[in-house]
Amino acid sequence: MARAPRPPTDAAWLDDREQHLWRLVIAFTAGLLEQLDTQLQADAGMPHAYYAVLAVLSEAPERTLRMNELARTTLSSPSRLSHAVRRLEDRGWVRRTDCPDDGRGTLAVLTDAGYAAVEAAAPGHVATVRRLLFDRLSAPQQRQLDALLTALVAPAG
Amino acid sequence: MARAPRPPTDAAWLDDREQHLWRLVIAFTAGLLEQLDTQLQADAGMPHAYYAVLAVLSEAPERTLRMNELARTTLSSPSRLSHAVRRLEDRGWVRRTDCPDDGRGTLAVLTDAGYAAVEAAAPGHVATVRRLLFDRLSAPQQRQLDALLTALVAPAG
DNA sequence: ATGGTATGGTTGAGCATTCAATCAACCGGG
DNA sequence: CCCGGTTGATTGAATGCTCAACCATACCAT
Repeated sequence: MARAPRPPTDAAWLDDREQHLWRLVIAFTAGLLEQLDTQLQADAGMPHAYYAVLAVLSEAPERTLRMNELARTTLSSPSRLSHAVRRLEDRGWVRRTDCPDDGRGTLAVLTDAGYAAVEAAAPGHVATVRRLLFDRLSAPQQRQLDALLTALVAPAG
Repeated sequence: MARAPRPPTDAAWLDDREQHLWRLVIAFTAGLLEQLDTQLQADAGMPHAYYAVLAVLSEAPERTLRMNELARTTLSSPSRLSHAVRRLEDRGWVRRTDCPDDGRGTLAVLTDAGYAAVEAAAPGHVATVRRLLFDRLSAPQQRQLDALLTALVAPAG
């Protein structure tokens, strides 16, 4: 092993290799979300968060989900989702209904127009996802990335 | 090789393994940026984008950089940076000066108060970065991730 | 020098998100 | 039964971001 000119890990700061990796991570994360938003905004007139709502609803039974569940699935805060659904309702893409099982609950239902909207937006979105992610990684690399991200998104431990 | 029940890659959609990886990517990217913002907002009263501006300035010669360069380094649009610097100026953390070399240019200078602010915010931020990234990956994993992200952030090709 | 174009930067409007406050309905134990 | 706490969802205010329009200066060719 190498001699140790400084403590094994100086927890207070990042060394050069860490610094480099961290900048990569930020560049990737910020760049990805930005390009996703830009493409969807340009081609479908909605941000990625809205697309996610429509996409999840389109695959749900009856194209219906409780706000609750919809927020969890789209990784959204309740407030954010509530605002989003209100605007999607304004566009006629989603409809709200009272939940029959639970008086507190609200169901979000994807309308036919909403389904058409997500269907129209999907190909361009998928093409972007391929361009930004899958076209750049071989199959083994994709497996590596899957393993790494699985470790990274695991709940705090 | 396996028999091929469908075309090698159906470019129009994502298969199950791709779908799974894609969801991981979104969960990681969105989650990371959100937790970064949350921690900095709670502990230092600023979003991550503002911290980045202060941090970059703090390492620049004379703690000074042209808006131009500062935008590139912080991966920000000119407009975003301009708004950000205006607000940082309001807090007394940054000062604007005309660029002597180029009549169009503007220099952003980190004030002493700004330096103190970033110095105070840094430890908590670094701790978060460790908690979210470095503490979760072994050294070989970190090298793997570095290689993968390098491929992913490369300019379109 | 002069007109045209490119570059650097700012601005205001509009939109999305967060945060805290709020309200209604459910659920458990007394 | 009902009371306290919890859960589901919404709202308005404040903040940060994007987009397009804009102005000023610099560069370049004629």
